Amino acid sequence: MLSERRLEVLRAIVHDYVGTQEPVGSKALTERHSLGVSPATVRNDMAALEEEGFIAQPHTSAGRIPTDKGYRLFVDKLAGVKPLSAPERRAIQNFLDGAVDLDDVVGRTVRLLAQLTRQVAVVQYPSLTRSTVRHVELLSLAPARLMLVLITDTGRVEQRMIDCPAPFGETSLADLRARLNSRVAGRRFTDVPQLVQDLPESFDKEDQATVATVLSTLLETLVEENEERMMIGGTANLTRFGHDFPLTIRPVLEALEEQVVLLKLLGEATDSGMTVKIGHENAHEGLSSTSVVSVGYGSGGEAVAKLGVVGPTRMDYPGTMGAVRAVARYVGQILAES
Amino acid sequence: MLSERRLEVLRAIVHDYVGTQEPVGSKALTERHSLGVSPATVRNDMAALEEEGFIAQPHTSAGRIPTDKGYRLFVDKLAGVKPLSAPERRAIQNFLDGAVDLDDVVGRTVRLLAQLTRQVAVVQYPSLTRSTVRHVELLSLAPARLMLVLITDTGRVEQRMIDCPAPFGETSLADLRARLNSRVAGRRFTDVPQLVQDLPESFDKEDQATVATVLSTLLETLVEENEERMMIGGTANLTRFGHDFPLTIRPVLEALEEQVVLLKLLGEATDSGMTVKIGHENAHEGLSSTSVVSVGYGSGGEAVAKLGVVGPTRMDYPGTMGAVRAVARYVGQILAES
DNA sequence: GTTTGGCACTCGCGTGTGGTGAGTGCCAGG
DNA sequence: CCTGGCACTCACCACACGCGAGTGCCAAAC
Repeated sequence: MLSERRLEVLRAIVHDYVGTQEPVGSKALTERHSLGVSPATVRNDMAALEEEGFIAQPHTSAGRIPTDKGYRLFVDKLAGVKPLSAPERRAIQNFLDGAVDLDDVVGRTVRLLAQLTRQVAVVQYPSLTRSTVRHVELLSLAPARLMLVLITDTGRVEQRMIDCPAPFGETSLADLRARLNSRVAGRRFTDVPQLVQDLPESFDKEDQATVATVLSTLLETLVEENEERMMIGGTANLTRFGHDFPLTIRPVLEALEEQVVLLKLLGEATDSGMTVKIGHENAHEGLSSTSVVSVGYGSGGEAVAKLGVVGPTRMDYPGTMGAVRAVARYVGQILAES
Repeated sequence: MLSERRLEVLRAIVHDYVGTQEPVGSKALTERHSLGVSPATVRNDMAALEEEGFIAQPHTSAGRIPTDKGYRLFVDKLAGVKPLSAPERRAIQNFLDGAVDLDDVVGRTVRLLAQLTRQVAVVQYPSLTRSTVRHVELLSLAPARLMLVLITDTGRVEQRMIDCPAPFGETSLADLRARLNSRVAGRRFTDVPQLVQDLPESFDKEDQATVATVLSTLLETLVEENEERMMIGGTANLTRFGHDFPLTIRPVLEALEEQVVLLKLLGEATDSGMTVKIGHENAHEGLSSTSVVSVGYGSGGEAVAKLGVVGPTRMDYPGTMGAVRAVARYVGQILAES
């Protein structure tokens, strides 16, 4: 197995490489870190680490850089989560407190994360599937045209147009609106289908078709793909990836624009706790030289969506993880308050 | 003044440079274009064009490239707007027809523009200021907590929470809702303030404070800054800017993330007709090596928002202008239908 | 007066060459 | 098992050199 000192050497290599972006050699290591051993010893350790696949050399007779596997060991065993400083925490709170609506919360969060980590930030809108219905509103726009407005406890509002199969009176509308709300208000989305199942039966025969249409639109909205909207920011930070980045930046930008990819990326994160995907661990190959740090956040104790950052594998993991975790917590608080 | 042939030389230079991204010399010009004169003559013309500031040489003894002033002359006098091919037009229509709601329309538009022009696309959401109120809805969420929902004729929905100074009964609520709608439904936003001015007076004294609160929230919503939301896409195309782009891409990405900058950018465009801002004509200095082609679009004959693309000054102006104009038209149609 | 061919000159770019130094692997001794 | 010594390996840098596309200018031709 790997001795204590070898792990320490790996930690030092990761630390220095993240800082300088240059392969780190045995001599430089002993100078910058007080390991208490000579360069020659470190060389032996490095050879062992390389043997096991934790580090590699870009070309013969150059320093070593960590491999994906090396980073993995680093975040799993060697690195903690670096808590933010008090001023940073205060800044987060102040900045997020200024938000006026959900769009604003998400927008501010994404900018905040990007600035804090100096990487690309991704924030998923609070998902509908986990949340509850606050209110359903039905408006008559024309005799045979309705608008359905769905308001969730996370502050999100979805609207849909409905073309009725038959004209629908104001009294029927008020009736439907009232019954609908009494049944579904405060309930979870997943429960809604059973709750409204028998609703059409209690209406006049001529209205049943319309009621059914309304209900099916409502159910559609609940599972609609655009429940998975998201916002990204800080793409300018991609330019810090490295000198060779023209080659790497393009597929990354492309991947970032494909929301589907990003959703899958975040989706893979386990519901609670932080997930770190390093390099090739990401399914999408455009992101094979990036790492993704993500975590769930939510208004209650429960996670309703995810947020995270995308950066080079050569990133400051403890700092990034600290920032991501802190932001997720504060966003959760903000959502709970509103 | 510039002779006909000299303009032709400028046109040829722009054409070749846009195609090859390399400085173009006199010999190459005469070979690729049938100008009917010798390289030496072209050299004289080039000297004249350079004298007037339309072209420049990156370094002594290299070919010429157009200056911002040269591009300006090119788009003003020499270039038409290249119409799209029939298949392209069909593709646009098919793609946009699939949209289900406003977010989707804007999202599809931005992707379409980015793909068509292979540049960065920017689409402003239909602005509230020009549009009319379709419906205002008031919902009671708690005894002293209301939700205001504003629906516009462009399909946009805005919602705001309102904390009432005093409890507000259901009957008063229904009353306010009805009166509000009868006054403002179908009216332009700019007209709303006068239309509701005297509304509080007609209510019971105890409700007047609440009514006033509701109205002020409504008016706020009408002028709210987030009426200026926008969406951008195709940032991956920035990598095509050139080999030297690490230097230029960063400020561009930064500028693109600052929505304020973009809004100003598009805002400068005249309401009708297409606007082309070339290089330093753009106020923001991060965009001094880019051009912006923008045009207004709208559901009726009237423009309610703008869309456009941002690309290198060295872009295919006729083609880009054609694509931008075509997309704007089809989006207008889609909005008019819904 | 405009156009043309000729000619000397400029200078960016790609290639090649040699020196430098950080880093390595191995080995023998502590 | 750690250490110091030593020969070896390359990536990188700087410099020099030749090539060639392109220019400006001028005198002759149209």
